[in-house]
Amino acid sequence: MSLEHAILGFLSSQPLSGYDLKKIFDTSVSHFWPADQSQIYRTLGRLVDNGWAEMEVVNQSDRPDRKVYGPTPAGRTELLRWLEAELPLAPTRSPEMIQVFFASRLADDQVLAMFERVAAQMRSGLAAYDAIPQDITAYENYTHSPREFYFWMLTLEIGKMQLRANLDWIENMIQRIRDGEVPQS
Amino acid sequence: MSLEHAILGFLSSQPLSGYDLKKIFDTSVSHFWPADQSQIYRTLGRLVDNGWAEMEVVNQSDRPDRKVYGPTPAGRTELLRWLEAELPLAPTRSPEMIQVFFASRLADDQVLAMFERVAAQMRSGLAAYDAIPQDITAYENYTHSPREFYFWMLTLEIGKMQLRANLDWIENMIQRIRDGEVPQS
DNA sequence: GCTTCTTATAGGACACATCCTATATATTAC
DNA sequence: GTAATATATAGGATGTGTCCTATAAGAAGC
Repeated sequence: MSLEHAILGFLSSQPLSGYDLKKIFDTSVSHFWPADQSQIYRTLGRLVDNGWAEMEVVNQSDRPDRKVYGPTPAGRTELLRWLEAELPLAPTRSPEMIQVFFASRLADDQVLAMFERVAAQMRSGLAAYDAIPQDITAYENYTHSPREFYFWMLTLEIGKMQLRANLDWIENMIQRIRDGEVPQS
Repeated sequence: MSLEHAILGFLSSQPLSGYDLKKIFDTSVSHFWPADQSQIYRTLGRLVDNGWAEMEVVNQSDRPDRKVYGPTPAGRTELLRWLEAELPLAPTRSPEMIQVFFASRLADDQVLAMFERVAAQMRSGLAAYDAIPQDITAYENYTHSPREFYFWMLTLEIGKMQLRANLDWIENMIQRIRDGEVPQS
């Protein structure tokens, strides 16, 4: 399971609590693997059950106690195994593509509105990517080596490139509709 | 829910059974919305419960009886509403990106192997797209107008373009690793 | 004659993810 | 003073999708 291994990946750099992990997920991998807080805690429990992680309670006087997790040797081995494993390619589910598929039921101006709506979503997505700092100093709490940081930035790069490609395609489609290239019946 | 509306979309062209729908899904939208047989039957039941579809039993002498479904007026209205609706952008989950994110744990030759493995998967994916006939005569049982067919082919086009873009990016990455551009520590 | 395939429908069990809520304490804002 | 926010963990209910199995009968292969 991917979430298990993503968590193992983070734990392999430093010991972390569920609360820490939620913050880290939201600031790093959420664009290709969002994680629910509740699910993170449950998955941490499962990692311990599997023997892949161990937990230590850290007492705090002014705040609730933390449960800090770290990988066991078996967990580190499992992470490396998974990183090299061939993944059964995950089906991409895109409700927007269903809208495109059945767009023939709509009139051209409605189709145009649909594409422009999606294009606007994508443009704001691109803007969100551009707002992410690309400078290693902004991530000093989370990343521990230039190599780690390099692959992190790669995932941003590919995410941006995919969005860019889709947006280009949609803008091209909008032009095609305006040019009357779409059959009417 | 997307599957409900995809089924409604197909029913809006012609009355269909669950068995028909499974075959149609597998030959048309499965690359962006795969559907389990069991789930199709359950969803058809829900469509009837919602008042969006109605069912008619068609007796057959030599084979099991068919339950053929068609949209109600409310179902047609709902389909059009949904086609124009703004969708809460679905989170893209990509386990491969998790592998990239934590690739710093591997040595360069292992990272290279990982990327080449993914590239090979993508090339066979592209080949699969190319094997799909782009000719309307191949789909006469499923598609009913040039306009319908046009949007169908668009979904293939964008699927192919996305794969192509990802493959280009990965091939570029492979070169970067070979050129020693990736930090070692 | 036996097995397998095709047509046809459907439920049980399970996995994974999301949403909402509960609990507890300290700080900060108005 | 009161409300909201931050730190910290976790369970219940629900939604969505997958896997496996059951049922039933004719057709096709060996």
